[in-house]
Amino acid sequence: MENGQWQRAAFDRLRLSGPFGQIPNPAQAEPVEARAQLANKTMTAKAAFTRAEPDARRHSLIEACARVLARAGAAGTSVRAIALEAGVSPGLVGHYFAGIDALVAATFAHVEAQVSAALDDALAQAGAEPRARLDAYVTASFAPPVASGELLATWIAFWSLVRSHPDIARQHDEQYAQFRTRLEALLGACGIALGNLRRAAIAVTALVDGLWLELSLSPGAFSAAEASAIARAQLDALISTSR
Amino acid sequence: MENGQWQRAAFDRLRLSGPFGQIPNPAQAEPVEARAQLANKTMTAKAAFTRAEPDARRHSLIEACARVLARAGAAGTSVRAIALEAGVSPGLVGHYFAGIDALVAATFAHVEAQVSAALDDALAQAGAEPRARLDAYVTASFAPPVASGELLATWIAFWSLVRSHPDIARQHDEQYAQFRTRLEALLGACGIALGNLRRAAIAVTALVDGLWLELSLSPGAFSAAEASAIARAQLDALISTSR
DNA sequence: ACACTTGTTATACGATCGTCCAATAAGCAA
DNA sequence: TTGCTTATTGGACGATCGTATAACAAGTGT
Repeated sequence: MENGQWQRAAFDRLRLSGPFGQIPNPAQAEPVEARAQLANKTMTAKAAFTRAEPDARRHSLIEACARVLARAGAAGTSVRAIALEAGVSPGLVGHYFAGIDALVAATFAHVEAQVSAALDDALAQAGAEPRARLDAYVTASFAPPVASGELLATWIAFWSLVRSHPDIARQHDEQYAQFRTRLEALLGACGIALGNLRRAAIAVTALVDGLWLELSLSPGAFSAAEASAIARAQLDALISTSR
Repeated sequence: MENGQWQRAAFDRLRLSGPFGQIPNPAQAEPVEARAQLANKTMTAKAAFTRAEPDARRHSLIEACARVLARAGAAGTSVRAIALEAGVSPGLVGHYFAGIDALVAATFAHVEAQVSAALDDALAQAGAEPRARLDAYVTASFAPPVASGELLATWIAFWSLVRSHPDIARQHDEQYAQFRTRLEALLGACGIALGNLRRAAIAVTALVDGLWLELSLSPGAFSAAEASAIARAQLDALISTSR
């Protein structure tokens, strides 16, 4: 879908935290070269043959995939674009991943882990009071780097694979369940009865997802502050009702 | 993305209501021929030259696009696949739409209108009591034909275009605003104060969207009945709180 | 019967797609 | 050093992509 024009948007990057020991990433070290190579081959730049720790290389491919998804969307994310972004030969992608779908799935897992970590960070800064922790957790979902149009592209690309790939569907179910379980713990600490925990967690997850989705999709509809106010109001109602 | 294997899934169809005066649709009249042509050209079937009312043809292309999206997902939705589904030559798509993105946008508008109609139907059957109408409206979002994995593909394909196409972003904003406005009317009838109307509508929309999304994405996580129970509980809280 | 408009077909075109594979370079063991 | 393993390159391959366009068929008005 959408061939040729590319449209290239802004050259913004999805720059979350950087775990793993930064291996030399040509696309970062010499972005000009990479861009010139993409625009047109006036400058024939050869990718340097640099051997990397398999884990690190794998990781750098995943990060490159995330950046391409953020910049060009699912339609513009190809093996070649990812390899170029990683400063690596196209063939290498096939060496580390069974196919591009597998790479997208791994990228989703990675981005999801980073989001998870961001939420945990917010939790750690929230202190010990249960309700404050709950608020911090949901509020963090509406602020960068969690809520952003760039991240949305990764989610959409992943969602589009769920229906046709049973193993990816399983991965989605697991990560959804994990998020909900964490939320159940936070809700339980706020005094919600065990019998109501499941429903409450589903409700909060759905509300947060819905707000996050709309916030990422059209940032003008309402603000992040409004979103977290709405979420807090729902939490108030939930806690006072299903205690 | 995902070339070659096709994976073809089940040959299920997204069959909502059928407005417009059903024009002869070869893909429906002779699905065998269409399928044989797709699988392999052992049977060289020529598309019949049948002139159609422009509006009807346009509409049949939109419906074909919706079916392909539902069956093959965004990745498998191409000009050729749509034309084959509509029983029409590939070139005809370009004659009615500026490009495939425009066709997807039109398809989304059409599907969204059908969903809207389904919700209005539920509203009409709900009688006059404001709260019953509100319940009917949100509950209908969790039952077929609104909540289904097939419809989800159309949404995902549309969402993936929002970021890069400003006019499509505008279309999304308009349809979101329209949904929210309708919800505000229903909420207002239930006695929610004018000052709280906006936030309440955003909250309900987000909750419904989140539940709908998860329900379509992994039907095993919770049931439609559970979803509407959750939504009703939130409505209870909302009405008693922000009256 | 004729010209004219226009919906429709069929194909060509260049680009890009994902995957595969032989050749090459780097590191490591001996 | 020599040999072996393996990460990496770069291009080939066939398929499919979206779009453009010339030829054709069906109406329509005259």
